[in-house]
Amino acid sequence: MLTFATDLASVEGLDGLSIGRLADASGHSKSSIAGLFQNKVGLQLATVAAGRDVFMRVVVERAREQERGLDRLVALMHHLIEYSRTRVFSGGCFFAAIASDFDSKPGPVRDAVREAMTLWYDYVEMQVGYAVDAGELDLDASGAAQLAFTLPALYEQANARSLLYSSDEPYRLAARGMCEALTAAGAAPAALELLRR
Amino acid sequence: MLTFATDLASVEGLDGLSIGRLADASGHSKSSIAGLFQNKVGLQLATVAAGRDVFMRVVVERAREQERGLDRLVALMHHLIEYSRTRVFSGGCFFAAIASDFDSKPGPVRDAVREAMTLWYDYVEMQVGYAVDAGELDLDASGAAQLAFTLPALYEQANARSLLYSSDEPYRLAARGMCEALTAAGAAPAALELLRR
DNA sequence: TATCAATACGAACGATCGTACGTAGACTAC
DNA sequence: GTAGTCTACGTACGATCGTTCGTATTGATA
Repeated sequence: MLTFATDLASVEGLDGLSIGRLADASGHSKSSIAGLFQNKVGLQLATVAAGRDVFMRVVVERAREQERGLDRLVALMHHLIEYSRTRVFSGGCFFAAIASDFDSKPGPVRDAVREAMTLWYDYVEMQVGYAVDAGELDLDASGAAQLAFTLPALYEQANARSLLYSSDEPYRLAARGMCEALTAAGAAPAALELLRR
Repeated sequence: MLTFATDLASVEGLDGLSIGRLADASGHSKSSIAGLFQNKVGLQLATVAAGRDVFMRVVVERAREQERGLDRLVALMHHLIEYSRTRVFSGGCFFAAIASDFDSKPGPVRDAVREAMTLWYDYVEMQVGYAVDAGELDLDASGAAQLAFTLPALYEQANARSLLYSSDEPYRLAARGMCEALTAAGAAPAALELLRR
């Protein structure tokens, strides 16, 4: 059920996700869905949580198979790109689709989106920090924050351009940009193998 | 009239922009607006064109006051950031708001959005090329394309995070990231003054 | 077995959506 | 002066929106 919701939301946005359309897509009745989630906001919140779970499973947990530090950071970026490129959600990156939808509209849904994004951004920053602590990246605190800003920026740009142009090329540009940023931060070239193609 | 439309679209998205709401916001009647633009698609197309005009005036034309080359490229990025930071549209960057709205929905509106985005991305790439031709950046063709990908990536990430967190900090991160990318491409530090703060 | 909570359903509500019509006024062209 | 074009308006239509009822079915608990 929530699988349909997250997939629909990735295309239509979080408030383009209507109960009626979700009913048609999932084969259930409208009132059934409305009752299950209480109201539309409830559905939106559940959808955000479900999307976050998928993201965690497909991106974060897979990266955790690598050791903390540069290896995990690189794996994280690799799985991140693959998650968008393979269209785990048919509208591309789930969070890119819903963040731009609610970033200007205060309320509980925006709060949930913000919380999920914060969790993700903080996680990236933490992984950068681990790589710095392990001596695999040569950055001060400010430089680490900068890298933790740049990497998702490259990814989200790739996601956006790929959707707009139905092309894989942006992902290659993002991966190469990530390699450059990591190399500039002192990463060993051998550690970046997953991002080369 | 179209001022209301672009501003509304920057917040609600391009299909969250309803004729009824636009009627209320602009003080005109619903049927008046529907007649003027023929139908909703016409309104959306006109809104895209109007948003593009504002963007051209506020960002591109101001950067054209600088000489072709690195100076203009830096000015372009500076005015780009200022355009988002000062909320020329109350929903932040107009194109960021509408691109994520239609990137998965084929049709004339998507085509118009894509055309506008292509125009913009090509323009950035051209300015990078001018700076390379002038010997102010040391890049091959592939490196130039890479830089033309990275600069808007940093900008759009700043726009998104600023909207989500109501903070100016992301713009500083983007500006610094731009400086680093330009410096890595061989830009003279003195030319980046506009991007330092 | 009887009870209770949860789930799914059809039906209907007020509101808003996009659209289509007819009309009234303003302006230009002849 | 008259005809024609354009803009703005009110009204109404069918469709869809989110939401709320009452009800039937299910499954676990007492």
